[in-house]
Amino acid sequence: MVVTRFAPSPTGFLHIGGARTALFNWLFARHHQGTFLLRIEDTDRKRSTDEAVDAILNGMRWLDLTWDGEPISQFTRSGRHAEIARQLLDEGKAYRCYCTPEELAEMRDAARAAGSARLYDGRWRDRDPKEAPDGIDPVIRLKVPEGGGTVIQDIIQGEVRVGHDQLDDMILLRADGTPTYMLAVVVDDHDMGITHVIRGDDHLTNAFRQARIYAALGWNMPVMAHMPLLHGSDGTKLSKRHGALGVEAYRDMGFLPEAVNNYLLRLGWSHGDKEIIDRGQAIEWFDVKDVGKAAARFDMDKLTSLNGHYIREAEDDRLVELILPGLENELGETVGEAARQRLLNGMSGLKERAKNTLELIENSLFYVRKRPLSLTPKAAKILDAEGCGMIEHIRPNLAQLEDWSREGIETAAREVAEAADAKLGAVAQPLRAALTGSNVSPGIFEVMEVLGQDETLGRLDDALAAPAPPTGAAQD
RNA sequence: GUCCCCAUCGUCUAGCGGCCUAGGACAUCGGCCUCUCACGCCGAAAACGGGGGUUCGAGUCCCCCUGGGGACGCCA
Repeated sequence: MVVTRFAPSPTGFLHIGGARTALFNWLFARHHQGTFLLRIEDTDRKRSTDEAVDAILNGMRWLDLTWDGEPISQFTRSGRHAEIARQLLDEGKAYRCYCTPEELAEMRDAARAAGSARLYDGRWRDRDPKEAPDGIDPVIRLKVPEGGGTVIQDIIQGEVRVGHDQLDDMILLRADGTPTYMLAVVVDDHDMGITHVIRGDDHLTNAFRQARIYAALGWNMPVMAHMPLLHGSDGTKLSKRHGALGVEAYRDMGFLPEAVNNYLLRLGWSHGDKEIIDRGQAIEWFDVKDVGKAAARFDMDKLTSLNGHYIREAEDDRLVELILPGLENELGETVGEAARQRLLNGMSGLKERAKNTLELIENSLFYVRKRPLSLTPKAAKILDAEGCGMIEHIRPNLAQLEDWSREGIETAAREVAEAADAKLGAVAQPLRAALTGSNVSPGIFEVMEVLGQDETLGRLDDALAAPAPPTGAAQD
């Protein structure tokens, strides 16, 4: 039985790196038909907020990373943590330390100057508690063995070892009686039955410290898997500048959750030459041991490309629902039933041209805008005397057209072009300008089919009624 | 500073001693398709950081250097 967990601290949104950690834990659990738990590491009361908890939960819901059971608040378990600390104290595996913050700072400076990794010198380790000064609340520290070292068998990092001279007697329980992260993680992972800890490799050195706590408690340590961190496009630590945004920011930028998941999965993990990997395949193929050891850089272009793919694959009605709020916001009014139907009918041509839903909204607007349309400068230029002449030419044919299908319309357009000894584009572009207000759109005969005969003729009349600029006059 | 980790095209990666004249994807640049823009298709350019070993043979194993990254809190 596999039990994994994602354990974010609620001090902000679910950033993209955290999302990847969550995804890997989720995939690993699902692959093994195991359990994926969520634990909120909210022991730092000063920095934890309910808003952050909501943001993280919503981010995971958006990515469809469903957790099993209720999220566990670490803070609510502090009694249990303290109990374990006292147990260690009673067993002589931990001790009280009465150092003041100032003393600690001095020690730290001295250790740094001496090039030592051991920041605390263990001065209260074997000191008689009777010497305890008055008025100072002690912390509880773990006794880390003097000699030897600790070895971690990490399924990603391999065998990693560190000497005990690198570890100092870490604090388990703070002076105010609250547990430190180091203690809380170990106790919670144990109590929750976590079998595999999959997290960022910024925790690798913590694993050694935690190993000492497991050893002192006589507990089995879960299997460790420390995955490389995500880097920014410039190779430095991921910052807001290059993508360390909350996942909701990606949603707002028009990304689809399946694209984000697919992209995140391929960062540091691969399955041969596969690039497009759906949920089912991901679950089937994923294994933490295949995660690479090198840090990966975040690349917005590749995410965008993947997003374009998933938009093209998405169901039309889903996309309509997705962009409706944005469209109405842009329009300043609700989209009526007829317009909505137009969107649905035009979606297949629309979605092929968008790499995010923001673009999709932008490109869909002409379908739902009310007459008369305003023209972009380029569209206005196309509708010069010559362009309008072409529209005047074709309008009667369209008005009489009985087969109002894209094929029927195209045939009519070709006939007009041929009669005028012009290329099809000479007809199509003015139509496009008049019907969409732009020089770029889906295939214009498809657009006309979707718009319907009445709307099409109406929009053409609007264009003819507007004062046409002299040929070649308008600039873009 | 100390400890740990990493190192293939610009980026994500395949490669697990001979299948590598190093493959795929994104981005870039050509071309085709074409009513515009996309999509799609075809093609080009583009990498094993350096130096030593081991071996008949090294991108693949070992060492050193260099270059990145991470950790060193009564934060998590």
